[in-house]
Amino acid sequence: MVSEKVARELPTLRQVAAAAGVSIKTASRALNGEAHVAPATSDRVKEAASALGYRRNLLARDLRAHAGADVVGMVIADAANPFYADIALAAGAVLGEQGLLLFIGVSDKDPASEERIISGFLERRVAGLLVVSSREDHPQLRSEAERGVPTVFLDRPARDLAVDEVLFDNLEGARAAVDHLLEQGHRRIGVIGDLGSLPTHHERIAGVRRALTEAGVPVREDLFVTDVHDADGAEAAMRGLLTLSAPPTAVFTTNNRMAVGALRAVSRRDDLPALIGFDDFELAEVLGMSVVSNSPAEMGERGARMLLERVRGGSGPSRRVRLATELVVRRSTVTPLERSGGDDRAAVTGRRSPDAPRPEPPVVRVRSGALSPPSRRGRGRRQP
Amino acid sequence: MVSEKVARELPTLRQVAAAAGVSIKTASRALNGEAHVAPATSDRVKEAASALGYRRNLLARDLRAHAGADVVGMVIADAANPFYADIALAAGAVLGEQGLLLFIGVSDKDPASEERIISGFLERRVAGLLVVSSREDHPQLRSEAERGVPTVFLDRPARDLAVDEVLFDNLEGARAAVDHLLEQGHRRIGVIGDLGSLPTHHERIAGVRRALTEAGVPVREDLFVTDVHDADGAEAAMRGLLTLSAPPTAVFTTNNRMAVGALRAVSRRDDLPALIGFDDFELAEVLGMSVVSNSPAEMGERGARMLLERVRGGSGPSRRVRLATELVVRRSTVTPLERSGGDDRAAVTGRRSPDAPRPEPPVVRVRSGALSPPSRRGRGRRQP
DNA sequence: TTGAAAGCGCTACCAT
DNA sequence: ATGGTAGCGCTTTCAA
Repeated sequence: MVSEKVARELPTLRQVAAAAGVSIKTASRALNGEAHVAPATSDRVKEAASALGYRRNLLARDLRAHAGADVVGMVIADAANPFYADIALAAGAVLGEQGLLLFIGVSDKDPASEERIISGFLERRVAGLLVVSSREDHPQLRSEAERGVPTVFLDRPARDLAVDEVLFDNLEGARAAVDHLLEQGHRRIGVIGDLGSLPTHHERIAGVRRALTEAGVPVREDLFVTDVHDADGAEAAMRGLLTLSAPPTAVFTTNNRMAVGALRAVSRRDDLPALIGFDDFELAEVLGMSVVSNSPAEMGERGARMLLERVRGGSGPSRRVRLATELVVRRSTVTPLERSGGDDRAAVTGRRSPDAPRPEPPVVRVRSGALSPPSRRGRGRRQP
Repeated sequence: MVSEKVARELPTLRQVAAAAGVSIKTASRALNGEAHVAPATSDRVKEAASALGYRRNLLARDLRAHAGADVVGMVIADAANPFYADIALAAGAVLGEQGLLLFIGVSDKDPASEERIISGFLERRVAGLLVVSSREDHPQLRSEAERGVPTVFLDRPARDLAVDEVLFDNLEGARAAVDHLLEQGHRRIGVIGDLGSLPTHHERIAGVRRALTEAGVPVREDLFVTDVHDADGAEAAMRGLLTLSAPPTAVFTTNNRMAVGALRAVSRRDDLPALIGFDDFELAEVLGMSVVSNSPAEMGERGARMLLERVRGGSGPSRRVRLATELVVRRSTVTPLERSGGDDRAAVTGRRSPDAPRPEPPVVRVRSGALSPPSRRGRGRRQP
């Protein structure tokens, strides 16, 4: 009948000290492996601690030890997108090596949620922040960032903040994709893009425009569908494009969500336009989809390293890193012109009677900004 | 030349109070929206706070307010697997509605890392724990769980802990998959499975065995490849199976990682075995892959709700929930017998000249454990 | 090698 | 409606 809450109280250092018959300070020293403690005493304290089920209270420690916090907080927009998950994984690995813990909050693209998460981190005095922002402005971060809470923005720049950033070379990447389509002879090129408010989107669209303009090909705005929110929206957008009287002969999708939607729309159809996307994804190779490949793992790693420098006290002006992208050509953008006749449909899980396998290695070219070693290509999955 | 660290100190409540010309306690009340504060006073305090860039210190608050913590910690094994990401997203949504924040730590399948993350949460006195464990035992959690830190295990049971659990009906799901293969006339059925130490794996393999045994079909252990770690391993395993003198006519992959690997191995080959996997995945429909579908979103949601009850003080014995799975039949398991001739290869991104589209709606049957409403089917993506 | 006391920033309790 | 004081669990002086 005694409240079950009682059992929920964890023992304190004081209780451990009492049980071991030493002062609280000695217990503290023993448990933290500090010097100047007799081995026998230390053992006694440790035994008492584990007997009582002691677990140090980092709230108290960090409060007292000021700053402290061996935690880095990260906000990502969409956990179900492996792209962000890979960034987080790589960042966590780097941070973990340095003894820091990475805690991730998922905003699900909701600006209000992002703000709550960041506040939660800040109010708990994390050592630093890694953010993939879904917001256009960051008023709450202004004073913090200026005050010096180390912060690194990933994938999407913070227009209103002077913080370190790691971005992809979106413009060059998109331009490379469209250049490739142009080389294949396409002139009616469509685009399926996500929220127009995203800087990444802007840059990619700018790349498309530049490629077309420089090639002297008219920019067919009527074939650009933007402000698409997710894969479902992209699927609808693609269907829409296909019903036009003069549908595009090639479509560029601005990220992996858009690509998935577009793929769904063309699944099991035969009047396919050529397809190329920004962001490599796990099954792109299986599906034979050409992409502008980038390395989320590299982004996470670089971001974490930059953050570490700041956490360690590094100062100096904010930096912006642009990571190179790479064009990976697969079957989806091989035009009839280049094909030597015959059947080169993607046969994946559809079963059929025996037939000869068909080689056709992907063509790969490196493009865009420098600053990074020639990243991995092809399969497009992290390989640590 | 003054240390830049100085600027990093945030103002305290005391400073805000001083600036507003009130006592520290009044400032506290005003900032927390408590009663008994004159509106004018309250405004003055709030102004002072924002002018100084005040941000409350939750370390201090939670330390004092005891327990407290409006944070739930979650550990997942693999962020890049959308399956876990979906669980986390759904759990975060439920928790967020209730005013709790979800912080996620990624263990990357490393037991030591999992332990560090859980310790990190516990030492910061989180309100509860959601864990997808990569460990076989959980000594560090024994005393905590018994002491009453609310904990819910997801997807994988905690053999050594009496905690709430939300699991899939793995055995029935796997059995349904193999029953389906058997109905299609297959007798040489192979399996590609992940780490044998995982309870999920055991249960799924048990389901395979039961289906075969009940059908009086010999269990071909030589066609079972297990302890595969990732998609790359699965790819190799699949290649291995295909080079056998008498390769399996059908292969069951025990999770989405294994499925991806298997798909890579059979990509662009024509001598494909039938393929069915456990876990639906985003592009399964596009690829025409049959699967035993489950709902990670439902798992996350149920888990979060169970945790909430405990956090709110709910007691009682630990509960185990089994979520139903569903068989989704697509092209990859349609045998020649059933096909009405003609070409039904999966044409996805391979381009070719016009031809008639081919319908072929997925056949769907519900199977296995109850407890959940007939979940979504087909596309297999969350739709909140 | 060990201990006593002060205090981190906040809230709870009791005054006024 | 407002303020003082004690104290959360720990670490940091400074002594012993």
